Amino acid sequence: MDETAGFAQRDEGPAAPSGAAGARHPGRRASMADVARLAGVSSQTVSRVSNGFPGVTEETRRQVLAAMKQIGYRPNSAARALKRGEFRTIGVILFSLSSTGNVRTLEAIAASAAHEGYAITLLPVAVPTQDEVRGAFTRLGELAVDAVIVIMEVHLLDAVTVSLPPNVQVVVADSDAGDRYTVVDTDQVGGTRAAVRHLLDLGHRTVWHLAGPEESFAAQRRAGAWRAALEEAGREVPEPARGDWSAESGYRAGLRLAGEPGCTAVFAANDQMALGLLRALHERGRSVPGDVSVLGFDDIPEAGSFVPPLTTVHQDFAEVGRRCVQGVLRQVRGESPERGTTLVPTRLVVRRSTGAPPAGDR
Amino acid sequence: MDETAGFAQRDEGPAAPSGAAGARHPGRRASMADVARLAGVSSQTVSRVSNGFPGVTEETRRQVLAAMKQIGYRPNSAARALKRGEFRTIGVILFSLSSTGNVRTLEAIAASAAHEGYAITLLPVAVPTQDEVRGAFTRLGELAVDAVIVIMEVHLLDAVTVSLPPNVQVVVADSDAGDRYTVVDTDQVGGTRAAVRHLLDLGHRTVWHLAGPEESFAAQRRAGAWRAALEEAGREVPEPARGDWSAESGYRAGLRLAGEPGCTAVFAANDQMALGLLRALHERGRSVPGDVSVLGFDDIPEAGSFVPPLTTVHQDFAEVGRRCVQGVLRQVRGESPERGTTLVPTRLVVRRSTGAPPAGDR
DNA sequence: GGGACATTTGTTCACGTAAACACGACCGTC
DNA sequence: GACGGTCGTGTTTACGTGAACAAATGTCCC
Repeated sequence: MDETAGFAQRDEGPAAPSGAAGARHPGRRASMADVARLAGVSSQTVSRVSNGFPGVTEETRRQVLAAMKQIGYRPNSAARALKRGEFRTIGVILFSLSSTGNVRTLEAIAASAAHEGYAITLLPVAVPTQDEVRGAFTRLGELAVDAVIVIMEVHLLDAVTVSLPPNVQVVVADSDAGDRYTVVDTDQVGGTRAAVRHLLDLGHRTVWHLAGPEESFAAQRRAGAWRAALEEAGREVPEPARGDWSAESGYRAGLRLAGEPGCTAVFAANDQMALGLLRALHERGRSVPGDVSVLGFDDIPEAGSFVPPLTTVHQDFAEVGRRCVQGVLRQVRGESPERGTTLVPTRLVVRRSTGAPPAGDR
Repeated sequence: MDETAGFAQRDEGPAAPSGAAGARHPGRRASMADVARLAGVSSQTVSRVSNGFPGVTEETRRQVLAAMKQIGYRPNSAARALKRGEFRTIGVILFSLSSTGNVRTLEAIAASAAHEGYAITLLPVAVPTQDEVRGAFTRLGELAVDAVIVIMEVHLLDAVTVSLPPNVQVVVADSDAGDRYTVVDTDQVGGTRAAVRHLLDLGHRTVWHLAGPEESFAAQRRAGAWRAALEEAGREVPEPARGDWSAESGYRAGLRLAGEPGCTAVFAANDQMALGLLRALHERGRSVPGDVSVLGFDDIPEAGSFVPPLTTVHQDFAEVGRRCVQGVLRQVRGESPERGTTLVPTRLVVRRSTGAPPAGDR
């Protein structure tokens, strides 16, 4: 608490970079040379102190540190990056931040990266068109990053014929293509399987599915796993309904499903659609879970506050983010060029939207 | 479409940086000098082409471009930043990405920044303690950014006595303190006023309030405006309930409010809490809007799919983000050191959770 | 006391880019 | 045909840092 206002925004530090001498840019940041001059040492010594290198007397170190503090020295990261050939920055390229999963993953990535001393540069792609993606990668090419984490469906990525600069590593979250990149993903198949089994165990004859958009790989995998789980159990596989991940689309699909006779359990591909589904069922006078059981995917924070609280498959996005950073940094450090998919386990969270089917349908 | 695989990840471009000569780092990226050598010109000419400067023959330009393409040249942003003294990067410092508002704002910031040719560096602060914030600002100090956008309650910021490097501009979103920083915020007072008036116009005697956490400035302002609007209309001001923005806290508060006699209209400080409130009312057998009207704040995408669809105050986070970038870039360009608060208007979205009070309470 | 060696500090230079300046070729004008 | 002015291009240099090397100062042992 030795400085006054929050952001000092000082026009010129207490001791400005040595008068008019080197002050070309008026508000120029202090450089190592300035510190060196003030402390009466060479700039190399300042560098050593700045990097915590040995071979500096305690006495000298103290003087240098004092000088640094006095003129408010901060290492120039551009010069540092230029010299070292690394930026200590990871680029994250993703589609709009509207999906909870992406955001949570990003959050974890940022936290992990910060912990490792890396910064995050964000590259959102507004519209998932090839042109947009291509543009983002082009920008990325000249961006100051050592590595890239892509949170995206790979099929879009494949369409993009962009070459990254050599030595820029890539990890892809939430996708297939583990054979070509290092991929981190949640165990969607396992989660789906647990979801379906939970409903069948409750006594439902079969489980309907409210799928995500066709072009989404995650949606495909959930739908595929749902089908497989039903077939494995020897149950009938109803025609899946389809939404676009939004609650609104879940509502529309729900209005249809509400009219389906024999539909006593629905597995929605995400929680938002499950929310819309709940609303549709409510409006159609079908009680949940009395008449119909509803099960979601994601476990968004609000899921426990739906009416009724939603049983859903919890995804550990934080862990995905952490592993992405680990993977990409391992590559940066040249430790292992491992490709392949890492699966983060999911967990079924049972709340109150699922129960036994109505007596007649048992 | 002239390149092969998605990420070429070429170990060494088609024409590596001129043999073993300058190849200290094996996978070194091609530099201007390499391009110059290949094209048979000086590196300065390459620079001119690279920056689209005039004074280069069409003929020469073509040759240089061809050479660039051949060896896969990308400008080195570190060197560029060092030379130019600017990074073309904006740092965004915010608390956890769990609030919809923050995320939407961030999204818009990223989009606007990209549009202006700026990159975004993300600095999430996990826990809103002073130490954490201080740490983030320290990191920020040596980060490669020209400007900073802070999405945070200023009171936390004030506690932090960190000085940013000179010339680093600051814009604060969602806060007060317009006298010290450039602040962009949504018109929370106007939105609240519209919300309260809407409920009073429907015939409610008064409006209860489910407030956000005490330490939140946004919560304070909404609560204050709610109180003012009621007093202005000469209505009784009930004791506000308090949550922590989460749906769960809204549920707990809702259980209490459901028992309050005379509580026919509740204005929740955000949509998540409104969601929990809806659930509590539903569980207590109070119909919405038949017995109680509920009104939220934010207009999150799911709000229209609540049961019933939520009437709420829409915040234009995208506009907030855009103005943040505008403001900060204006400062960077030295156009105006304007302080003061910019207000982005809100809009009342009437759905089905509000209606006239029950006959007895009219 | 002299030589081998460790410890601390200083000097030089290169990283890749781009501003400033220098140079030569070509143009039209008188 | 000599002169000033463009125009296109090359040369030099600086940005701030840190590796490599050099130098200065001890320190110890024989």
